[in-house]
Amino acid sequence: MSSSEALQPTRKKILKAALKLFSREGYIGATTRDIAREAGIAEVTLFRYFPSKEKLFEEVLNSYSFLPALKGIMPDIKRMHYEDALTVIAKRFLETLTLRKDMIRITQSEIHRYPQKIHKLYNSFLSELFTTLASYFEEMQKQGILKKFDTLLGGRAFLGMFFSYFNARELMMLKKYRVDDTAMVIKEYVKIFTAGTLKEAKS
Amino acid sequence: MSSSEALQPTRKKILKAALKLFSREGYIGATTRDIAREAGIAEVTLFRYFPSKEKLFEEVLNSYSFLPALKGIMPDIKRMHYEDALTVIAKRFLETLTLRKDMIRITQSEIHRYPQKIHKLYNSFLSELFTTLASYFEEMQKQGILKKFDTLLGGRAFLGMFFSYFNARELMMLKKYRVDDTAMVIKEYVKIFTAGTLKEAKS
DNA sequence: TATTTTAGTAAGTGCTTACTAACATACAGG
DNA sequence: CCTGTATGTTAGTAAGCACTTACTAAAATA
Repeated sequence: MSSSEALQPTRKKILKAALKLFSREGYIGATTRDIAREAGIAEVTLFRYFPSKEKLFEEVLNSYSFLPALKGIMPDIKRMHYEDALTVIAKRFLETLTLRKDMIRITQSEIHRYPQKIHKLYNSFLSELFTTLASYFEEMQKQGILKKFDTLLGGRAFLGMFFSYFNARELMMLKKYRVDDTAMVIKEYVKIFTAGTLKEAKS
Repeated sequence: MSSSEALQPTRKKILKAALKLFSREGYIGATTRDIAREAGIAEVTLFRYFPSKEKLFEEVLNSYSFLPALKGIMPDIKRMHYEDALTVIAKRFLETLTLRKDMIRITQSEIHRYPQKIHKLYNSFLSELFTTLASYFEEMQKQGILKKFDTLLGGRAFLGMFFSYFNARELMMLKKYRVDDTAMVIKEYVKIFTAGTLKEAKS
């Protein structure tokens, strides 16, 4: 168990509640009273831990930034077949997005409030993804498995398809998308992208 | 010139200013004072036209719903080569998104305020796109030009790539994306998708 | 046992907000 | 010149907001 959780349970509770309410109501819409109630503490206690609502918001951004999403699984992936590798990457990508759903909602709706800070978070998350994926594509190109294409844009196209799906499913809450659909979407999207980038046509 | 603009210039001014500020500041963040100032009228005049801020917001949603995006150009497209057709579709799609940028921002950040209303807007826009595109794919499949794939998911994958690009460029305001990049992104994405769905491999 | 830490309760401050009321002005048509 | 209509100006109200102060209770710690 992490030290911060063990040593500062109240602080953790406040941050968690703040993340939830900021993502649902926006910065202005989430009141300190509501955050305190959600955290199960008194409002004044919130101000003992965070000098202002503004600072609390900043700390939420800092505490819940993104995890490294793909780097960990890249070694395994290089030994897999291309289509399987893409499937694993897509799955992992969607899992990460779902985990950080609240955080992503904040970056989308509060972008005007803290542009620099949010850009930093967003960029550090995305650029790691894109470059990791691009270098994988490059290696596959060198091995003659993939055709020539702009690997960075290829990565963006691939992840973009899935981000839009995630956006529709989780952020816009379109109920059309059921849990079971995800597997089919991944399969279909990966199939198209595989055929679009593999050197030898599959069918 | 439309009758509503000629007959009710003040009302129009208020709606336009409200759209701008709601999209930039969110529903709570946009104050009636600011909206009035942006419209160049007195705050009290706003309440003469709209009984409450809530009603004004509803009318903004109703007034600025989406345009038909693709249907008009489908006849022309059917006579074009596949890759060129996709290019035109992508361009038109991005143009429409850009035109309705403010409205899309509202649907993304205020979705929890009017879930049903916003879903309706979103769905009426997207479902027309998806079905139109899917029926185009189906016809191309019947002609033996495209390979077999789920045409609805194919359309979602295709437009999803470009929505994510739009999202990064316009909504997240990533400055990396310059105006000139758009043409290249379209070209590269279309190339991948074309190769992924055409029956005969291109390279 | 004495002290410190961590939390709560209650009350209130000063500011901003959506919204209203009363009156003034400008202007068009008869 | 009179009158109706659309707007502006000014001054408000009631509520909600972030945040503070003062005091208390209990538990941990020394």
